[in-house]
Order: sequence, then C-alpha cells, then structure tokens
Amino acid sequence: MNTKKYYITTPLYYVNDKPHIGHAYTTLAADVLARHLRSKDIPVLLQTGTDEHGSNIEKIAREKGVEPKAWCDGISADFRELWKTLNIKYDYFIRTTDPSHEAGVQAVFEKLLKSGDIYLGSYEGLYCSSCEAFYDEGELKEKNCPIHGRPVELVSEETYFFKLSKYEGALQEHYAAHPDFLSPRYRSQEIINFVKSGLKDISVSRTKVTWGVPVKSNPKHTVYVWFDALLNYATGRGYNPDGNSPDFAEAWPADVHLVGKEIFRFHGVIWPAMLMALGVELPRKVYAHGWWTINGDKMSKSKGNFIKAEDVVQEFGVDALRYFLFREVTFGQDGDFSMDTFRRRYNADLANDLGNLFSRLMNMAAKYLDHQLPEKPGESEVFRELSSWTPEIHRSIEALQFSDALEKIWQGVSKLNRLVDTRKPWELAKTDQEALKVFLHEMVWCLRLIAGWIDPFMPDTASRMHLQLGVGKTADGTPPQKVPPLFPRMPLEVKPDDIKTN
RNA sequence: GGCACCGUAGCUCAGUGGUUAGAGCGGGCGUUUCAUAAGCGCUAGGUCAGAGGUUCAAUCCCUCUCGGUGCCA
Repeated sequence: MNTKKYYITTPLYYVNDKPHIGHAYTTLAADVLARHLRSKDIPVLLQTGTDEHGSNIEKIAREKGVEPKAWCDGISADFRELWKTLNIKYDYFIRTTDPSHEAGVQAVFEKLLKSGDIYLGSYEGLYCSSCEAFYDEGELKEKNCPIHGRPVELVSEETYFFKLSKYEGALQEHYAAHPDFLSPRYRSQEIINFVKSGLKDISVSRTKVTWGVPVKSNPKHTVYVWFDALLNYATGRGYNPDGNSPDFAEAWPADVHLVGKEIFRFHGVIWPAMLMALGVELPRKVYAHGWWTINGDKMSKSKGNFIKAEDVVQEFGVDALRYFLFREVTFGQDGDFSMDTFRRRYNADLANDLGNLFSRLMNMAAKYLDHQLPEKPGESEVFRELSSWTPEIHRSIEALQFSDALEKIWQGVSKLNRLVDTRKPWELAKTDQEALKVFLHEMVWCLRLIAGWIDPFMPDTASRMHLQLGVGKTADGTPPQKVPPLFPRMPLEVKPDDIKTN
C-alpha cells in the first residue's frame, strides 16, 4: 500500500550558466520546508533538477566546442555540488536528458496527439535569423529586429500546437474553487486576469531545434523545451501515460511547486492545462517567490553582478546564508542582497543575539552545573511559555512564511537575553547556588527549544548547539569543553575611502 | 494605451473607521560584566504622497492629482 508523501518541487534549472544565489534561494526554501516536515515525521519527497534541452544549450555548447550532453553534464554537476555545499537534502535530482523522462515526454505527446489536444499546424511570424527568435510586430524597432536592427522576415514553420484555449474555462473554475492554488494571493490576480483575457493555443514543437526530445511519430520535430521541462514533476516520480510506476501514487498530486515569479504563469496556466488534458490531478499549490537584486541592481549576465553562494558560504558559513535569505525578506516579495546588509544582520542577529546568548549560558553551565543533564523543567514559566510558541512557528513554516517564523524565534532569543540580565546568574552564584542551578537548567532547556526551532533553517548550528546542550551526558566524565563561538563576530567592511581619510 | 498594486519615522516594512500611529535596523544617551567589547534600558515628536468628498469621526472608504512598480503570451 502506498501512503501519500508530501511532494515538494523546485523548478528545473536551465543549464545555460552556472548556478547563482537566485537558484539557491528556491532550492533552499524547498529544503527548509522539507526538513521541517521530516522533523514532524511527515514523509517528504523533494525533487529538483536541471532543464537541459533547447537551441540555447546547443548554441552554448557549440561555442565552447563540446557536445551538448557533455556541457549539460558539467553544469548539472555544478548544481548538485552547490546543493551539497548548501546542505540541501533532496530525494531526487532529475535531468530532462534522463531516458525515463524523455520516454515519458514522448508518451505524453503521443497521447495528446491521439486525444486531439495536440494538433499539427503552422506558425507564422517575424523571424530574425541573428537572434533565432520570433518577434511580434509591436516589439520591432522601426520594423527591424530590436536587438540587431536588421530586417526580419516573415517565416512560417510547421509546428504542433497544444490546445490551451480549450482549458480556459476549466482553469478559471479551478482558480475560483481553489483560492490558494496560486500563491501568494497578491501575485495570483495577474494570472487570473491573463486567463480571463483569453488563451491562445501554444506551439509545443520545433523543427529547427535538434537538441530536444524527438516527437516519436514525426521525428523531424522536437518537443519545445517548456513542454518538456514542465513534465518533469510527474515523470520524475514515475509518471508515464503508457503505464505509471507504482511510486507515482505516493507522490502525486504534488503539494507545492516552488517557482520564481518569472515562471509563475507557465506553472499556473500551461502546466495545469497539460495535466487536465492528461486527466491527471492538479498540484495543490504553486507558490511564486520574488527576486533578489544585488545592491539594488537586477542580477544580470551583462552586469556580471551575480553573488556566488560559495563565496558567502566560505566567509560566513552555510547557515548564515540560509538564515539571511529567509529572515531578511518575506518569502514571496523581492529583496535586496548586499554584503553590507548581510554583515549587519550576521553580527546583530547571529553573533550578538544568538551566538552570544548561547556562549554566555554555556559558559555558566560549564562552570556551575555539575555536568548533569537537567530534568525537563515542567514548572518553569519561561520554558512553558516558549514551548507554547511552537505551533505558531510551525504554522508559519508550513505557510512558507519563513521570515515570520524566524522573527518569532528571535523574539525568543531576545527574551532569554533579557531574562539573563534580569536574573543575574553571576550574582546568584555568590548568593544562592540552588536558585542558580534551577535557573540554568531552565535556560538549557530553552536553548534546546531554540535549537529545535532553527533546525530546518540552520541544521549545522542546531546540531552544534545540541551537542553542547547535552551537558553532562558525557559517560567518561570529561568536563564540557569551551566551544568555539557559533558565529564569530565579523568586522564591518572597511571601505577604501575610510582608509584614505586621515 | 488597458488592468492591477504601491507611496506610513533616516532605512526596511507592520497596521486599524474612533483614546497618545507601531516593529526591526541604524543613530543618540545611559547601564551591567556571565558572554563573541556582546547584552540590557531609554530615546525617533513622522503634514500616515497631495487635494477634495462620505461620516459624529479617516492613515485606513470614495474621487481626482502627482510619483513609483508589475502584468498585457
């Protein structure tokens, strides 16, 4: 018997360039959610992967003088390497060049051809041979290609169409019946209006592209990359219209597709329509997050202003990056990444608040607790209060409101710092040993609670904390060691201007 | 041009038809010493973009103006 697992997906990342912080963001969000659910003993499937077909990839590979597949192998490996660096635990990494996926795509195509949801037609458009792309009349600059400024030609190409228009009504009904299908709400209206304004059938094959999945019954066509890539969510779990793998039932329907806002429409319109055509249940939710700008600028290849996750990790550690990305900005909104803000938050939240709290308490625990693991303080008011926050924190994570969860957790950190100041354990040490122990016991348990809360976000830090919070469990009687700080304080960046001035 | 959304303390943002409009960060002042010179306390007097309207009462409702953003395959 199959039990349905909680199935989370990230988009498949296009292998036209090396991974940057934007890719990491989505995948980390998936990882945080997955870790949280696992900690509640909810079975989870997390799938990510790479999108490898299309003329762009073919072109890049040609420029580099390698076979397309070899190029894809390299970049795809870079992504997996980054997930490792970022401590992301996924269940399955799919590549659109995987034979099982390609077979699934072909079978889907044939099935829809048979049902009439895909039909052969021809596409007519204004084509620029330098761009290898079609343009609308409105996009042209003085009737020329907006990029090359050269004349475009009217070209017609045989292509297969998917009958997207047929699903206009069904999609609208679905949106109305499932108000959370497109999330967050403030991004959904655009999509709903778009569908309301009328859908046209879309081209789903190419005759000019060879690096793609061939249409089985007409191999001079390859399947258009979007159609190919979207299917991964199903084929990766064993979907094939000619016969599903038994695994498919435990994954489907997907619980949440995490996507960037730029591909929300593909996932909110085309993908559900494809599933309707296939008679497959729709995913429960598509959640679109925002973009990171870098120092206020859009990340772009031409500006070359990508932040490499590896560099940040190298200097500050994985957990600091994981923390920053989900604390700084409400998940869904756009945010700005700058080293200045990053350092500020690192020092204030991680080094000063949490790191120092942990350090001051662990020092006292080492000094004043006789290495005994204290009993859970049922009578402790603080501990009871903090414990009562857990459901709220969990709800926030499950609603993908990561920043809310972290904010609440940091209220706890702050509360504990205040409490230490109020109770002044260093004075109790001179006046009331018994009260001191009771207090430190409470604090140790509160820290365990915090460690548990931050675990999905900062798994390494959580385990380092846990290691020490087992105060006194040492069977051999060795005293607790003074541990290195969780987050060593970092100097704020010295600007060149500051040096010159004197 | 069409359709949405936004404009609240230096910065990032919460917020509600009704007593003195909030938080975090930064800044300023003070204070403790257990701790990573961290922590803790106090402090921001902001025309809630502007104008008009509805109302006993609007930052929150309506209209217009200005400024900004997104979507229109």
